[in-house]
Amino acid sequence: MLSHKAKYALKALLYLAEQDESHISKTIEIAEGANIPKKFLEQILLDLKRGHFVSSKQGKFGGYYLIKSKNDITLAEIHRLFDGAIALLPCASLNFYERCTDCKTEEECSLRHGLMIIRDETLKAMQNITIASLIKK
Amino acid sequence: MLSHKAKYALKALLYLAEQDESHISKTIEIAEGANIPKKFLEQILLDLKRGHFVSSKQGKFGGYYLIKSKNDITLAEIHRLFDGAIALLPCASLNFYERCTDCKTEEECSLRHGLMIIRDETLKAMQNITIASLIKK
DNA sequence: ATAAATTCTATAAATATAGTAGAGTTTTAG
DNA sequence: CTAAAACTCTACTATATTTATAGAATTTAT
Repeated sequence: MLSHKAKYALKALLYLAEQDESHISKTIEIAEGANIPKKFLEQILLDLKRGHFVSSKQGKFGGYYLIKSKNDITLAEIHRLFDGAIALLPCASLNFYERCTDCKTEEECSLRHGLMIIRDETLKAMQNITIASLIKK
Repeated sequence: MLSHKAKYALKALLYLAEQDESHISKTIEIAEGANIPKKFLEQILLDLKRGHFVSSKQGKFGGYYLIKSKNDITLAEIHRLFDGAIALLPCASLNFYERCTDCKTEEECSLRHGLMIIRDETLKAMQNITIASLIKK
């Protein structure tokens, strides 16, 4: 499941992607437009900034804007940024790998292989869902 | 991600599937064989029993045994039993559907459609991973 | 009757999630 | 230079969930 953070992040990105290219959106504007608690959204936007999806302009008339094409922002990236691994266990993860503590050896881990198959399928599907693809015509 | 419960459940089922048909496994035997905390495993086995994956014999010489073919127990079922929805949000779920509270209308939910695509792909993949398929030769 | 096992309920401890509060910094405009 | 308006940062709180553990009750075989 997606955390609220990840869901809100997607909605915020969707909101930004729907604005004019040059438009800078204030947090309060995004919060109201996408129905997200404003203070919570502040944190999320900072995370998105640190992840190089958006950038910001400070001070009066400041706000947020996309710096990555809506065609290039995928569900996989946002999920990873806010929720971590896409794989079902850390031992099957590409980006958040951790050895399983309750298996004698990695080879003996009975679940790893199957979960890597799931990970590959899920990742492929998630990389096909972009912000652009979510925008309804 | 899978919860520990789901992971332990899979390992326990794998353990049972590897025993002789007629063999009844005690909890302590499964716990030691699959490296699962015994008291925690008790709860998990009861859940698996309620889910009609295993059955049990009480009293002395009692224990647990599979009542569903290892070819018919899928990762999807176990994940759902212990962790709930496979979909990334409740509004995109088949078995754990809930209306999104922060969308004005269901139609307007910008994420739902994309997440249903992911759900279908993930579900299909998870239904292909069975206990039998996880057993190494 | 006793031993060995499952079953059930309650509880504890640790962690993660969701959200809030408030002070600090930056920028613009007058 | 000052005030307003915005982002930035750190800390905190409240709640829920997860991961167990404890112990009594029940069932069954001998």
